[in-house]
Amino acid sequence: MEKKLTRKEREKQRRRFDILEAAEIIFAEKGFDRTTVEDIAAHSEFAVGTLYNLFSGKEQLYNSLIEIRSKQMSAEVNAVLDKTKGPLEMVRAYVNAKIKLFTKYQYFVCLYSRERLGDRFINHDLWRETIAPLYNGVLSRLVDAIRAGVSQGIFRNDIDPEDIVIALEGLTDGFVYAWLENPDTFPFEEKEQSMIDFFISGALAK
Amino acid sequence: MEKKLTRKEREKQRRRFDILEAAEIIFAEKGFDRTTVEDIAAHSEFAVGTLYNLFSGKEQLYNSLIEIRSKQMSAEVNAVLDKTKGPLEMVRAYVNAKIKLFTKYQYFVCLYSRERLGDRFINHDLWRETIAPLYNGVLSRLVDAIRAGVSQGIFRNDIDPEDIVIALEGLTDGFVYAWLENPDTFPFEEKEQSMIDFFISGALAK
DNA sequence: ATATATTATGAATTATCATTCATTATAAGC
DNA sequence: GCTTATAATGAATGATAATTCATAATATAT
Repeated sequence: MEKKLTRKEREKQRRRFDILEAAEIIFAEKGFDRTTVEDIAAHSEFAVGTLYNLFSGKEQLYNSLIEIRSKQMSAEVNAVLDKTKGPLEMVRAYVNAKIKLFTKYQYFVCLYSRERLGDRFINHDLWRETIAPLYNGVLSRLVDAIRAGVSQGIFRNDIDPEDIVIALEGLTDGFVYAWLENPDTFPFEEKEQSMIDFFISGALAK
Repeated sequence: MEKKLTRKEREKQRRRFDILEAAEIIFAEKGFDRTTVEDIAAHSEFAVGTLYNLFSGKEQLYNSLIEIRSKQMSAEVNAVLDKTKGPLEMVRAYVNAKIKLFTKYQYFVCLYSRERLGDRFINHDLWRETIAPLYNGVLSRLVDAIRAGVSQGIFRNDIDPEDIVIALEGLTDGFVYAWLENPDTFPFEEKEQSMIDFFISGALAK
């Protein structure tokens, strides 16, 4: 029950989408507050007024973007996780997918990382009701996997599985930040092995 | 050659400092752009005009704050690292100090984390010339320690020491983020052991 | 081809703030 | 206490940027 759109409607969606893509790049570069609607208009090659025909305002435009991308990314991660069999394999697949998806959605990752602590995220309905559940959904699959791995004797049992996931997420984000601060020179894609090795057995020599 | 200030000068410094402390809380809460000068004035119990007698503008006020706090924090971390003897001890001390200092300077940590990817940081002289060197100074002490540890056979030699430091920094920041997103309920101070255990030997069971 | 409906446009309007500065209050010197 | 210097004040100014809307352009229907 999706395809019930007229051609007009589809064209409208396409225009919307084009604007969101242009906006994404500017938001990633300058953040929400320093991005002007005129900026977005110029880059999407529409007039300001046209943006207001297609979105009810700057904030709503931004929210649409966040919502679409969050859904895309979480769907793609979940699809990857679905295919894994054991806990350790899931972690490996997660790290691999994170690198691939973050590279694919670089602009969104950048704007998200920039604003995740801001009140546009933390205090917003969209965040609480839509984005956070998606994100937590992924995280709790990881927690479950770690927990299962603990039962099976794969993962250590002296650290809370939730903490292990925080560590995994933080550790990988460390590389993400290093990359975002230096997108052109930091070889993010090559760090998969370092991340997994470190996750598996830490820093100490054997 | 410091104490050459008249009482007037000292009082001026004190007023400046009080304003910076009020500003810090608001900047941490709302970020630079959504913080108004009137906000800062109201919270510091001065009039707007008075802020402009003491600082040349909003940006300069913000920069003073960043500079002061960065110097304080890096001085305190360095003092801790100075006292350590072996590489592993340095890592332990670093994690411990990070928890203590981040708790002590919570507001600053919050505003810094919020804006570290913004262009106010990345493209600014203050950042490039003052803050980044301080931060990199600490990080390179850690890299040196890891490198020494590798020679001594303490740390593994199959991950680049720089990557190990990125992992350490990311891993600990993971807990910082979890805490900043939920300052009242996440028991950040209790996570020292998890962080260190994970750093030392990763997630796998022995 | 003409009339009608839909969509795009950007100049004008409005709102929000940073900054200034003429005025008032406070402190210092005599 | 009176005069002068120093500091504080907040209403007025100016700049920037979100939003609106009357008009122009384009598409659709007849």
